[in-house]
Order: sequence, then C-alpha cells, then structure tokens
Amino acid sequence: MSNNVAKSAKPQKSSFDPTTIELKWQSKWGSEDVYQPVLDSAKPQLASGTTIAEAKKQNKIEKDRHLIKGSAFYDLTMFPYPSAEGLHVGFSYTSSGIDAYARFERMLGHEVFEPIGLDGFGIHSENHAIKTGSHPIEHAERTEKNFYRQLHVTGNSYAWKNKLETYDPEYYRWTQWLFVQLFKSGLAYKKNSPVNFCPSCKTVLSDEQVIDGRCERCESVVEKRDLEQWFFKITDYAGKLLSNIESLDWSEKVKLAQKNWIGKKSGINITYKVAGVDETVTIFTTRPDTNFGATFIALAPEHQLVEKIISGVVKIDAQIVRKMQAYVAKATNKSEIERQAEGKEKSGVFTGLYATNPLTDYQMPIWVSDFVLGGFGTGALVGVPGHDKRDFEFATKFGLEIIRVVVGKDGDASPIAKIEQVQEDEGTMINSGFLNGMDIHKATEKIMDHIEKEGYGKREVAYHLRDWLISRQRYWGPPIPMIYCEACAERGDSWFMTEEGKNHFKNGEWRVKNREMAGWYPEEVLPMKLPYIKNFKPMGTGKAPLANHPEFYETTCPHCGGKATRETDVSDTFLDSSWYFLRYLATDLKHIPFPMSKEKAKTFPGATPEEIEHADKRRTWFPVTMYIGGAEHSVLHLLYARFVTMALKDMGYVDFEEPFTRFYAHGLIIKDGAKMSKSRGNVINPDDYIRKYGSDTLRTYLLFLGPFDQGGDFRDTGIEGMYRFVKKVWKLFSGMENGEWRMESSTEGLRFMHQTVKGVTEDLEYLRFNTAIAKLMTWYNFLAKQPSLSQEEVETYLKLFAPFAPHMTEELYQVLKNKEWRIEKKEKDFHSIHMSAWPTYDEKFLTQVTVTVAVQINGKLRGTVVVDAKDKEDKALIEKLAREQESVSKFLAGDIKHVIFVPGKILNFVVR
RNA sequence: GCGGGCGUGGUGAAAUGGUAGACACGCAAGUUUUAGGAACUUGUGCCCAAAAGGUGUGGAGGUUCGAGUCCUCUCGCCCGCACCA
Repeated sequence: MSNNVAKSAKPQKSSFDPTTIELKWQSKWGSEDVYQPVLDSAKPQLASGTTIAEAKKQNKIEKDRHLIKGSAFYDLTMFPYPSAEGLHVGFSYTSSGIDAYARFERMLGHEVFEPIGLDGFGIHSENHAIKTGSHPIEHAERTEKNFYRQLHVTGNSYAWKNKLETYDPEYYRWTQWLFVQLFKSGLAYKKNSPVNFCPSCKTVLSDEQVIDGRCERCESVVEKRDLEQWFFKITDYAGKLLSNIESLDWSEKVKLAQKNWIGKKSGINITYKVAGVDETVTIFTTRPDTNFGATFIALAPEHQLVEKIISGVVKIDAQIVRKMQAYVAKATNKSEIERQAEGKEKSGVFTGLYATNPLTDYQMPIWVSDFVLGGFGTGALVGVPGHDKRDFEFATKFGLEIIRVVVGKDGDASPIAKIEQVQEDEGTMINSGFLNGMDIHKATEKIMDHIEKEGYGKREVAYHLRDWLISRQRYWGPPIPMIYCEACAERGDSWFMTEEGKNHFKNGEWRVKNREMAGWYPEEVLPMKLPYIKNFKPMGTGKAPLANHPEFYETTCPHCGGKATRETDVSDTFLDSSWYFLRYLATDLKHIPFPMSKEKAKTFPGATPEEIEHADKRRTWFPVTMYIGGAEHSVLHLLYARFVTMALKDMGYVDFEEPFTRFYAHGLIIKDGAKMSKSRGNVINPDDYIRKYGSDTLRTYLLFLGPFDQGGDFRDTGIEGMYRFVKKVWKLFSGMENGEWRMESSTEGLRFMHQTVKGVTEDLEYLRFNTAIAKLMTWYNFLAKQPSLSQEEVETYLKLFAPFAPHMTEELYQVLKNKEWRIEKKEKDFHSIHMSAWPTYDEKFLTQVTVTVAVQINGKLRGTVVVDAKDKEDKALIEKLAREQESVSKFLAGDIKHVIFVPGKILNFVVR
C-alpha cells in the first residue's frame, strides 16, 4: 500500500545532470562573491573573549553560538603544494571536510572565512619541475592554472579574492621580512655544525625532516656534514611550546606527538673535576639518586673536551690521541642508518683521564663513545651500570665496575652481574651514604639539594627539541635576505653595533656574536627577488645554485657602501607555510604583511591610512578557529607555525600566542585497500570522478567513507552507491513540483525531523560526517515513503544536506521556490539561507523526555523509557522522578495509566 | 623499551550504560527491460531444512537491575617516539 502512495510523491521523469548544475552555481557564487566575507566588519570570535575550547569545557558552546552571530569564524585547511599530477584526492578529502564545516558554521550565523592558496615554493615543487624537465617558474605557472581550476570545481565556499601563492614576490617579500625580524630579535643565527644532508636532494634538512635516518621527501639515507647554516632559535620557546599544549583543542594524539618531540626532561647538571688537568666535565642526569653508583663518564664524539684533546689543547698520551682521532672520525661519518644497523653493540675509547665523584671520591674513567648523543643534554653522561641497561652493556664490555645502589621490589640486593638484574625501576637506596633507606624519589630531591648546596651542580631542564635549521642549498625558495660586508666586519662595525642592535641585547648576553654574523639586512628593499637562472639544479657542494651567479650575490654594503656579498641559500619551505594564515587576511594590503594594531601597522614604510585601518580591524579573525589537515604535520608545520606566532607575539605584531585554536587531523584515503602510488597505478584523480558523478557525490562519498579522523578506502563501487543516493534525493524533491505537500508535518514526521536535525548538528560540530550522512539517508528513507511532504520537511532536508551537496540542494531549492511554495516569501537566493538559518526544533520537542530507570514488565527487566509529557508540569515531574530511583518505582506502580509494550520497539509510557 | 589508539557481519562502519549491527557497499530472490546496464521491491550477524529457539561485539574476570560501552588482567593489530643518560 505504502508503495503506491510513495510513488505519487515521486517524479514522473527525472534528469539529473550534476555537471550543468554544479557549473551553474559555481559561476554564480563566484560572480556574486557569495562567500567573500567583509573582513573589516566581523565581530570577535567569542563575545566573552574565551576560546572555543574554554567555552566547550564550560558546556557553554551551544549558548554562546547564539550570542555571537556575525562573529568571525576562520575556517582553514592546509594549502596544497602544486604538482604536475594535479590535485590529490587526499586534498579533496580535507577540502570536503572543511567546506562542510564552513557551510554549517555559516548557517549558525557566523561570518566564515575559508581561504585557499598554493604552497608552491620548496623542494617538493622543485623536484617535480626537475622530473618533468621544466623550470620551476614555468612549472609553477602551469600547475597554478590547473590547480585553481580543480579547486574551483570542488564547489568549496572559498574566499577567492584572498588567494595567495608562496612563490609570489608579494608574498615572499614578507617571508623575508619575517626572517629579518627573527634575526633582529636574536632568534636567527648562523653556525657551523654537523647537520643532516640529503645526498639526493643535495641540501641540508632540519631534524624534523629526517625520518628514521632518511630524507622525509625522497627517503635517501641522510649523511652528516659539517656546514655553516642558518638556524632559528626555536629552543628559546621550548618551554612555552610545551606548556601551551594543554590549552589547545587538538586531538590527544597530535598533542602528544608534539610533547614527545619537544621532549622535556628535568634533571641536574653536575660538574666533575678532571684529575691531573685543568678541565671539568659537566653531565646531565635525571637520576642523580644513583650517583653513588657512578663508575665512569662517557663523552659524545662531538664533545668539547674530545675536541680539545684531539687538537692538543689538552695533552694526553699521543697513542691514545691517535686512537681517539680514528674513533671520532669513524663515528661522525656514520649515518643514523649505519649506527642502527650496528645494533646496540657499544664501542668506545678510553681517554686515560679520570674524573672524581665528590660523593665517593671514586676515580671515574673518562671514555669517548658514540652511544652518547652530542645533541642531548651536555653531550656527556655519567655511567651508572647497575641502574641503566646501556651503561651496563658499556661497563661489561670494557670491564668497568658495577655498584648496586637501589634494591627493587624483588628484594634482590646481590651484586649486579646479569643484564636482567639491572634495576631501573623504583626501589630503596643502599650503598649510598646519607641516602640509604630512602625511596628513589626522595633520594633524588635530597641529592639534588646536596649537590646544589655543595656548588658542583645545578637543577636543569633538557629538551629533545633542537634549533630549526632554516637554510637550504636549493634554488626554488625565498633567498635569505642577508648581506655580508667584509669591511664592516673587519672594523667590528656591523648591525650589532647599531643603536637598534645594542638596544635589543642590552639586558642579556648576545646570543650571536661570531664573525660570520657581521652584516646587514636590506629590510627596506624587500623583496630580494629570486632571479631567473637556467642552471637551477642543486649542486651538492654545500652551496646553493645562486652561488654561481655573481650578478646576484655581488652587491654594495647598505652601511658603508663598499663591496659586499649576499647570502645565496634560500629558506626552508616550512618558513613559507609557518605564517601564511596571517597573510590570507591581508592579500590586498601592499605595505603591511598581516592584520595588526594601528600602532604597529604605522611602522611600515608606505602604509596608507586605509591600509592601517584594515590591518587594525581584521584582527578579529585571529586566531584560526578551525584548522584541518594531515596528521603528518604534527611536529613539522604545526610546531613551526606555533613558534613563529609566539615570536611575533613577543615582537608585538600579533596579540595571540597560539595560531590554531582547534586543529583536527583527518585520516588517510587509500584505494582498494592499498596506499595510493603511481607505481601501483591506483592514484585517484578527483577530476575523473567529478566529471562522472559530480562534486556533490564525490564530497558526500568521501565524507561517508568512515570516521573523518581515520580516512577510508576509496572504492568505485562505493561511490556508485553514493551517486544512487544523490540521484534519489534529486528525484524525490525535483518531483515535488508536480506532487502535493501538506501544511503540517505528521507527528512521526516531526519527530524524525527533530531527531535528524539534532543528530546532524551534533555530528557536524564534532566532524562526524559519516554518521551525519547516514542520518540523512535514514530520514530520506522515511520521507520517500510518505504520501506527501510538508514544506518544512523539504526545506529542512535541503538545508541539512547542503553542507555535503551544496550545488544540488541549492538547485532544488530554486526549482521548488518557483513552484508556489506556500510559505513566507523568499526574496533571496538559497545561499542566503546558508548564511542564516540552521533549523532547530528544541523548543517544539521539549515535551519529550527520556527517563532512564529500571522497569519490570512481564517479569523482564527493561531499560530506557521515553515519556511524552503533556505540559510543563508533567515534564518537571518526570525530570524530578528521574533523579530519584525510589520515587520512580512508585510513579510507575501507581501513576501510569497505560504501559504500551511493543516488541522490538522502545517502551512508551503515556502519562495520565 | 616508552607513549597513544584500536579489536563489532563478507566489507566500510553505527550504537548519552538501556532492542547490538543504524546507514551504505556487497550478495540473493523478484518486478521491469530484446539484452546489458539502470531503476524499483524484498531478504541478508551466526547456528538450525523452516519455525520455535539458541547464540553473538578478540579472550577471562569484575561493577551494575542491565556492559560493545565502565574497571582489572590477557591475547592480537596499528601508529608515534626511541642508545634522550
């Protein structure tokens, strides 16, 4: 029966042509700037000034949403890097998510800013150019066009007027400006040090770009090279980068990845006198409680004292020096991979020197060993073989003494002879003088107090995080805008001698004072344009291609006017992306890089009063409200962007410390169970699917695949199914023009609508797109069976579906609008609805209350009871009863008139 | 080794502590079609010929009137970090 009725609501004919519909709306949205927010007039993000994370914690989010209509909502996705192959479907995934979210937020009444751009500078793009045999500049021109075309057909509600490209001189002049500001703040310095070098990319890499000893991009084994490089002093912010993490509304996983990478360890630096020579060795340890058991000292091959011995400053036996030279040379040439391949087999050379342990007067032999890391702590450790497995391995190999100082749970107090006996856990101190009998935590505090009092040690915090290596010996990046002047350096007359420089460092030591630093920065003539050169390929000599071009690097000193040279390295591509979210809001400002206070904006040469005004007003958009991107950037981009923001805050350019209030890491899209790769031939080009099914279908399908943070498996049969569904929706509603609809929804219809609205709203808020879409499908199944639909149901359905399939829903709305909707007149187009009205039915359904009690029916205990309350008194009564189990049983025994028990259905109680 | 996460049908997966498997894919049968495709209808956790019934969220316990969900242990898988002193 219902089948026949259902048919009456369905179309006589259907023609669903997604391509035509989508192009039509895309061009309309574009030409009318529908999604271009007025940047200057948005209200601040939250009226109270609290962050969304805080509001959420206080459960105020729903309430606040209504209070802050018209407030700025900065909805950002990580911009893609353009490749010859075109847009990756992984990006379609992100962009579908961010756009569904943007459209949802817009309906809640926010001003939403959803910008897009291209991360076109960097090794990635340059390698693509080399592979295709083209010049990076031509490569960029070509891919830019293709990428923007592909980005357009997704139907995303991008603010197209604010697009940017990192290789645009109007962009990278500010990247260079940023470099200069960091330099002026003492956060950029140049240093000669062993660095990671990728022999294939022929450039140095930052620590973060080395994964398992291999290059992040090409997976070549990374070598160690001594090169003079530019670094950013991100370690200055290690503490803040770590402590701020707690306040962020990010997934625990990403937060943890950052915490681990920063790697804070609290301990103590202990300085030991070296017997017989005028030297000391400072070690870092987190376990000073075991110090009575210390029997040796081990130095990293890079350690200063080792250098002093090798260079003859500290004189020891010549034969040992030769042995050490050989060992150090071998160790420093080893790549990470080689070191791992050798396993944990310890090696080392005894220096013949001893250090005295003041606690015991034990003469600890000083060794050099490559299991000690030059970059952690002080590059030296004190060996306690009884209570550290690595120390034990070292001690047994070289016959060093092992002393037990902790007894663990097993009560074993015998001498430690086997590795299984090494006691690294909790326990009680023995053989440790005044520490005896204490547990290790108490002993740790006690001994640190003692050492500090005796004056040979100081509590210290060590971090795993190292400074950010910023220079690259490549072509395709912003030239580092520094000028070296030999003459000024000779005179000791460099930037550091200017009033500005002196003021900057007057309260602290100068972090950077070596001679290589002497020079000038041409701040007022930025951008330092990247010239077109033919031989742009990396050379592998430790110099960048620009070093072959005197016409580039030869210049005059901005200070003395003499001959000077420019830096020829370019900066890391991660610098480009560390601040792009700031620039989106100022792409039309020629003289100011990003929104900032009037006071600061005025300091930019050439800034017009209008520009200063814009810069000031647009600050309401910061920080980024919602950021969606890949989890692979957990410790790279996200850490760098946080660091840059903090540095800019300290310089007074921005007034927030954390750039991304909320970050959501989406999952990975695989294809038919395998990772996409060209060699497998299973790379998805979104173009093919958009052409065949339309963007609405692709978007909805991608988001339906599975939980957004887990990605999913892309299957052609799956997208077919989604296409069927989209078509069904089209047919149902486009058929409405000939069908009937009624004034009011049925009770069941209302309940369905209420449930779906509530469910989908909540799902969208937490980016559970897959379940939101499933709810829409369920509701469709219900609607399709109805003999007729109400205008409210149809309109609500279209609104709820719009975040996923914006084109089709808008087209349907237009079709239906022209067919005598018996509703209040709609003068504006559907996109105005996008911006105004998210349906809520809470008020209407206040009468329905869910009570959770134990109920016995037919001798069986059952669960949830849905009670329909007739009026406010009923509702209050039921809520009160729900709070008190005891009264509920009474209530159920006496006051309920009917109990309707439908097998397979929820229990319904009708209140008198 | 440290840290985090996950184990539910043939598949992707749903389930504020309350009918386990929503929704979709796939599969099966049917209607329609010259055929293929498409569309529509019905069915589909497992066991049993069917019904009745039983059983069922990696495993073992526990809390609870009630556990996929909370707690303890255990097995298996995935992802970070790692010779970090």
